[in-house]
Amino acid sequence: MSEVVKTDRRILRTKQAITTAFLELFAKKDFEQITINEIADRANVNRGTVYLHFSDKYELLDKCMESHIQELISLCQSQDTGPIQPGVIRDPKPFFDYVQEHYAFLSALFSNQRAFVFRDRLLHYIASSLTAKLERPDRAIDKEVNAQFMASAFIGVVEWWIRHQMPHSTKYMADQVHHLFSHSQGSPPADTRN
Amino acid sequence: MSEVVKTDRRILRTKQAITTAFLELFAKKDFEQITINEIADRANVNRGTVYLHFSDKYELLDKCMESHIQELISLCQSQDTGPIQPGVIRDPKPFFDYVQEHYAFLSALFSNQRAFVFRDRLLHYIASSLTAKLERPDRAIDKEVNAQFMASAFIGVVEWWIRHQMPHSTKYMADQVHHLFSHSQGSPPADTRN
DNA sequence: CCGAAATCGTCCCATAAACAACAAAACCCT
DNA sequence: AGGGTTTTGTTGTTTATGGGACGATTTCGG
Repeated sequence: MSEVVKTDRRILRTKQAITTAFLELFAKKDFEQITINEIADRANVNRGTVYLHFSDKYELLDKCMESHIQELISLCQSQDTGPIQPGVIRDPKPFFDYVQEHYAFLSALFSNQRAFVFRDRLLHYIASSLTAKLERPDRAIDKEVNAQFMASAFIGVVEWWIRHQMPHSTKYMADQVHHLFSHSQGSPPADTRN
Repeated sequence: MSEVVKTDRRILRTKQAITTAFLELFAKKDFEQITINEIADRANVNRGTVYLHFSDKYELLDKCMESHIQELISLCQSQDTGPIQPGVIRDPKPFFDYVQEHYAFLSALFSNQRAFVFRDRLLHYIASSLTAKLERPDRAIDKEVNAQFMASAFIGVVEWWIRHQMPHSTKYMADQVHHLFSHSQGSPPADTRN
């Protein structure tokens, strides 16, 4: 049916080179200080070529965030089989592992104004995914509110972990999240209804 | 004077991609099993493009060895200042560090027939460099033989270290070499003259 | 041993990217 | 402020590479 036109390999390589170069720079210096010249130079790419794929460095950053978000989302989805246990994310360890692996970029991201985009997009996905899956026998508690509550909690923990330079192992964090989730699952904060 | 025509960036990137892809494959599977298809695929490069730069995988391997040899040689030369102490290589640690850094390739190389080229080229450089520098008050001992002796010893130790999966730290190895050299410096094997 | 599949080496043509030059902004430094 | 430098977008031309196809080996399974 829909013809899958596979993109030119040069495009893939070039995009990859530019992205990698940008990520390396982003991890080490302030975003605003980064110039297109620098990126092109490091990527071994002509400056014009950068403009061929990205309108400016802001879009470049957006694309990077987007790809990380997609990666994290598919990481969550890969576990979406069988009955849900203590949240959408049955085992949060792969999630933490991924964050740890891309720590350089993510920590830099969270010291940037634009991090909120990243945070919000991820939060939104997890929340809506939770809303669909959650089963609330308790009629007094709004399903969506609960989802938002849990999603925010999870993202909050991840963000804290990043901002504090990963003070614990991914295993430890995963266990913590697991415990926290299974405890709060049936008992959200008492005063939520006010 | 001589115009330095800097090569097209695409060439640099492509060569780099091909080389890296090859190195990764070489580190993980038998050289003879590696196909041009595989290399091109992994490098995200058209198969024809590989032939544009390398006549075959043998030349590709040669070029890789060559670059490592050049790197190691320049590593030695960077220390070539002042009077020689216990050999050409005053501090062998950088040498071991480099080997450790490229262990994946080098260990694969030494389980390959073609490793002898690498070994010989490096040995030859060190030996001839030693010959030029060595000062032998003892007329009974041939300068060149001595150089060969020391160079072989050094390369032999390095090779052993690689083949035994780097059982000691680079620091430890460097110290060992240092001690061995300063001891053997004036006293080569007793029966060399026969 | 044979036939299918994979790899090889080489070609042509289309095109992504390099290069160079440009004016306009943005950034400095004093 | 203001002159010199760097960065920015954008443009034309040239070139290296991609895609695809070719017959000739080579590899491999039955």
